[in-house]
Amino acid sequence: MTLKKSRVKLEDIARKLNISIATVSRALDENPRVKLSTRERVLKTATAMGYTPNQIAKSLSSGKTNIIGVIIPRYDEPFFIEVCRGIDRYAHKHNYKILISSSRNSFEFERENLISFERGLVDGIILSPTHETEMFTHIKKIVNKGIPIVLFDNVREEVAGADHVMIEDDKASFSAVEFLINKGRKKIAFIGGIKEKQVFQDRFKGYIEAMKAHNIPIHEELILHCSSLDREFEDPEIHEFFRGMSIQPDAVFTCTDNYGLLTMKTLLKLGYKIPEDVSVIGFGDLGLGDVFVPSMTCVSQPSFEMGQKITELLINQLNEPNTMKHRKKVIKLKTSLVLRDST
Amino acid sequence: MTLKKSRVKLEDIARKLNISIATVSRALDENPRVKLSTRERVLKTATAMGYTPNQIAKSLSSGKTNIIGVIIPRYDEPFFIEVCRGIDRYAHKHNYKILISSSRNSFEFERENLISFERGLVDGIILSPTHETEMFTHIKKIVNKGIPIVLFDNVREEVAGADHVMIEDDKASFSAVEFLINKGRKKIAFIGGIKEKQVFQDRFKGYIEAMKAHNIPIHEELILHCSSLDREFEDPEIHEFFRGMSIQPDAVFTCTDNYGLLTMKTLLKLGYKIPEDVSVIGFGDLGLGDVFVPSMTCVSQPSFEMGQKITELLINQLNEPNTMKHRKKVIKLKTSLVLRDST
DNA sequence: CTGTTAGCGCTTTCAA
DNA sequence: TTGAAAGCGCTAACAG
Repeated sequence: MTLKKSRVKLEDIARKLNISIATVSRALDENPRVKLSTRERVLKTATAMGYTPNQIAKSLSSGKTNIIGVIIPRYDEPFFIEVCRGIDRYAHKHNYKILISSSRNSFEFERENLISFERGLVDGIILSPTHETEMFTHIKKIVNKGIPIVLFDNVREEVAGADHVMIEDDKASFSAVEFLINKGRKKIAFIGGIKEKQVFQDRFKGYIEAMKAHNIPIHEELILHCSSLDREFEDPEIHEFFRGMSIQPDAVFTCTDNYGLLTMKTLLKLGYKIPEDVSVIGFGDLGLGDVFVPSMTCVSQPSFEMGQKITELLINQLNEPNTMKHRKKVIKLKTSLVLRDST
Repeated sequence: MTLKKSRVKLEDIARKLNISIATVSRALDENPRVKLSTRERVLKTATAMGYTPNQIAKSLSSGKTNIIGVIIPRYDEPFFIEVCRGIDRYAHKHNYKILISSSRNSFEFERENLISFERGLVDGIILSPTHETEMFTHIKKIVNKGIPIVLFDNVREEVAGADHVMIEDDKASFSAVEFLINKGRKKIAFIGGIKEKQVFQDRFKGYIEAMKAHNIPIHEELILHCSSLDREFEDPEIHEFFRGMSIQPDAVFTCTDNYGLLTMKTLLKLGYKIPEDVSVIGFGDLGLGDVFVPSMTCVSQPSFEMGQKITELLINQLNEPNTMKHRKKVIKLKTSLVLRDST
């Protein structure tokens, strides 16, 4: 029995050609310091023998793996998928592969993943912290070790030395709410997510500020911070919220596409007409805007572009002549409002 | 300036403790052959010195990376995401990480990815071929090299030595159509995807067989094979299909959730009542069933479980005492029909 | 129980 | 333009 597959390696080529391993290595590398004729002989022989370079050996020797580690809170959220697509696209162009891990919304998994990425498998790390993440020591440790890292989305604390990319959440919701106000709406409800997430806090802030800026009274009764993380398509919380309301809202600003959709379903069920009686705005614009009838106006975030930007920053760090005193960059991406039938 | 970070390695610990590298290695491995007191000293020192094992060196030396490479046609299809979640869950339990690449529905990218996975970075491969994939030589090459691989979903040709996992597409659509027939529907339309995809062919086959089995006449006019791959939320093809129809269908069996949704939107727009005038069934049940009003009856495929099963097979291959004459396993998973308001 | 040593396959000085 | 040789950090066989 043959021991596994004994792959052909540089040595085999070298021996067959009666030259040194070093020369073969150089030839395969298109190194100009090797005679053209030699290079050609090597290339031909390598192909003929079915040579495949060993990535691991290369990495050990060169100190580079060309892999970027990505940690996201979950796989099945359209936002993260879009960001990952953007990351992958940019990374691929620059000859990096990506290794995605989910922290499953758990701080412990996040830490575990980070530790595993510290083991030299990846050249750099992209991380979107979970809502549970309150301590940033695990991240700082990475930074201190000099491992390039870029954070995105839900970043609560600024970590010195770590770039981070986010969207202008507060401005986005400010504009969206202002848009409703300018349409003459006054009893504007707010539906956000768990308060632990910085993004929801920021979106809430934008809502409040817009209302205040236009002197619209704020009713506690019209504000809901959903506690569910999961993107369910039935949410009793939202249903209860509207059913038990003594004020009739004439608009609802929601903090995710899904909340927007659930809101529309609930309101229709309660007899409201959209957009005649009430306008609804979603947040994200990740494909759900056109599913429903009426179609839903959404704050659109540039998720794919975000992924690309993140990766650009990371690759910059990777190429940087190890300036340990790397100045942290915080990038905020702009959003836009995509108008549809729900407003 | 310090040259990058000089990570502490086994040698450093060994020197500090005046013992050999091998002992340190064993101690860290919890190898019982090392004295307890030594092990403890090593562990303590390792922690104190901030030792982190080098995964790459480990892999080169051991010949294992504990990484599974996954190639899917695209990132942003709920089906693939669910499968990947299943893969990840199972892999994680068995101490493997997964490296996902998208072939972007292109045969060339698929090949490129496969070649890159041949370079020893991954211990095994999971692949869902694109619709463009007609030649399987690139896959056979992997098999011949003895690299463990499992195929899933869109497999047209049986590759000797490669397990593959799929769902019972034909049976699934047979049952779904039969369900409609038993409800008294007779003018049952079919909406499928591009014919290049084996899954769509199989689903079509099930439709035809069910109709024949019940002696229902088949009208060419009621059959559409969509040419769009993309999951758009407006599809002129489907709209045209129903608008130009001379027969009024009383049911529509569609081959994806999205086609189902588009069908419902179109039919409602054309004045049909669902389910009174016409029943609609989607395929996949990947979260869209409950979005719309009315909710959509769907064929439900066990995507997450599929991912787990796939990985189970792969890990079996990985652990197998290199039986080159590995008998190919073809696993077909059962589906079910989830009844909702559209039927 | 511990140490010595020979790799794993490739890159990269330094010499020739 | 090419070769010899020293690693990269770890594992594992063998010896003691």
